[in-house]
Amino acid sequence: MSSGNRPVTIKSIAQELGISFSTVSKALNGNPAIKEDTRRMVVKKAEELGYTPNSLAKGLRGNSTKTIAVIFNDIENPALTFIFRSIAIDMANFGYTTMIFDSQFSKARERANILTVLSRQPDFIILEPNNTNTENLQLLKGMEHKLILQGARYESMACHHIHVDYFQGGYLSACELLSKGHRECLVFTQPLTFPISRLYVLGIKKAFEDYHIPFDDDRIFVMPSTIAAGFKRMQELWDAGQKRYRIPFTGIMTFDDNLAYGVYKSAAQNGQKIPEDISVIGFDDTPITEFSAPPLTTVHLPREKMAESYVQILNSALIDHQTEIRTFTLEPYLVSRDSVRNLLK
Amino acid sequence: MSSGNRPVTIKSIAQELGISFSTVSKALNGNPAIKEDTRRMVVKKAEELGYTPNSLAKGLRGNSTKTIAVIFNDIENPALTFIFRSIAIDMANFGYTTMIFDSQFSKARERANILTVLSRQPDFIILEPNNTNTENLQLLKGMEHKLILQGARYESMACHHIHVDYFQGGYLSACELLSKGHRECLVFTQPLTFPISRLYVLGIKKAFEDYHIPFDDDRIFVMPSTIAAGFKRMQELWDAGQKRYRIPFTGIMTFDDNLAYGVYKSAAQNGQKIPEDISVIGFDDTPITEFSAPPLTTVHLPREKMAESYVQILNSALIDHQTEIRTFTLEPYLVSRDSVRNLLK
DNA sequence: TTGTAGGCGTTATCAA
DNA sequence: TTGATAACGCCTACAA
Repeated sequence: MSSGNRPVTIKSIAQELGISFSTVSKALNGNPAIKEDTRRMVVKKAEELGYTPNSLAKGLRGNSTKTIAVIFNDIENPALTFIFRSIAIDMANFGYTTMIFDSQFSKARERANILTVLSRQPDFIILEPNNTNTENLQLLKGMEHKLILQGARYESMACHHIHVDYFQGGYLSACELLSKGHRECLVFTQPLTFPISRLYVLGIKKAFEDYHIPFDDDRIFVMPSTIAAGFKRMQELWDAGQKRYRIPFTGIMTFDDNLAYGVYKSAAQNGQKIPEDISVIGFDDTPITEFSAPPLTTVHLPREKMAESYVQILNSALIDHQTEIRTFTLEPYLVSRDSVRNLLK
Repeated sequence: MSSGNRPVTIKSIAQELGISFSTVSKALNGNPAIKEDTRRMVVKKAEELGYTPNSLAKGLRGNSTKTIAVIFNDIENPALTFIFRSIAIDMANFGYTTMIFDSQFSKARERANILTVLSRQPDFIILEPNNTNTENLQLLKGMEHKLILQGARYESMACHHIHVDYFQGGYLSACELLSKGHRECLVFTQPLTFPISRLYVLGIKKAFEDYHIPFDDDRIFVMPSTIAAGFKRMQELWDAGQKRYRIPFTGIMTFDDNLAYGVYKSAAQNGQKIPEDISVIGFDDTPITEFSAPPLTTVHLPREKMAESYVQILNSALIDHQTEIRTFTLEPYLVSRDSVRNLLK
């Protein structure tokens, strides 16, 4: 036990044992130059004293801090939590500690996070950039071999990429509505400066183009990805006096399941039925999504594959010391449940 | 930019400038002894070179690593994610980095996590113990002033506590069923070695006692808190030939909303209706819970208050340097929705 | 106002 | 087989 006040170090162990601290260090690290008796004695004493090696000193001395830093925009997003957890649990098996940072979709906070991360000398950095502007990425120049970028592709960065085809996600969302006869559609999404939102919307526009249906930018509503935000926006759209929406529409695509539930909530409050009056498509496919009333049609974000890809990159780089730079492109797919009405029937 | 290969340190800045590195250090830290001109020159050069201070060295030297370590059992649990995020975001404002560890309800992994945490010399440790056995807690003896224990109370540890009254949570769950005429009830929970599960079950038993209804331990089913686990258990209970459950019951209490949805899923598969055939009460009150079909009756875990309590303790200790040891006791409450049938009507 | 020296806990190198 | 020493990057007395 660290009974006393002073922390137990190899020096204090050495002192107690009347030997040099470099011997203690070697003994503790299983250096074969140390006599077995000595090693046992040192290990015993270390346990007795409750010795814990100081990672800071180790990191300062050596070339590895056994640390992985993850910078996401919203760690409350269940998909991201899942991915983070997978990484953390897997890498913990190899003695790595995973630190997580939340940029909250703010460029300034992203910058601050990158600087903090840099100061902690991690062995690997995972970043979900929150802006199409790549200014913050410049801070990471020169460490591409230990950097994974998530979301969009950044051609300017020769680093690892875990790229989800959000364009395709948007395209699938829109096609689901268009193919069922919807023409007037709304989009609820995060600001388009957020690279993946941009791709999502681009995919939606492409679908409308393919269907030769006009799509106007004023149909895009930008907001944080929370139930509350989706709810609020819908309420603002609702004209309580006229008992109808200020803009005519039949379907809504949301770049997040939470936003979809905001729509659910508002619809319920205004006596609008889903999917009879309003069709909704979410994004992410949060596990509980299938239990909602009605079960939500949504785009499945391949979280398992994303997590696997991370683990693969991390393992091959950190454990197997491979130097290859890799890109994984993952495809989302539509999960058709009951929140979209077929207007053609 | 860290353009070159060698990392930029105060030494390299000093060298470039032809001054001593201690002057650089002082300049960068705003030491008033340094001439304004020098300071500006140093800061400029530091920016130019893309200098990032090395936290490891700082931590090794000083007495603070500006680090908070959190050890939870399942960071995918939305309530815990919420709490963690609140802590991380708040403390980031003061330059603190928050590390999170997942013990997965395993005593061995908890031990490993504590040791890792210790080696990283954090300024504060937050732990949700996963075993009534307090062996692992011994590792944290002597650092009670920088330790917050979450969940049950540990009388043996004179540290900060964020205590949720899970006993009351269990009691409320059971009363909801009992007051509506349910007599035969099942409990789905994590192993009772997990302190808060134990309290939860104790609360349930107390309610049955108060109602003078017998409650047998074989009604308690122990499992991980996932949708899949709840589903599996329910399926095992279902006798497909007889089209009924092997044990008669009308209500189920689950120590987690996920388990409740496992029950939903299985019920749907076997043609059982909620709440007509089976009544269900969850735990946590995950935000989307109100949108499920039927909306889930559940026990609200006061996540906001928990987060606030953490932030209060952390702020007063780390920022205001207060030494007082505090305990917050928070009360869960029942949120009555539509998953429990009133048998008395 | 600036520079020098020592030390935080480790590991690695070299000498004994 | 063990011990002394230097170095990792930083901060802080203390000296100049």
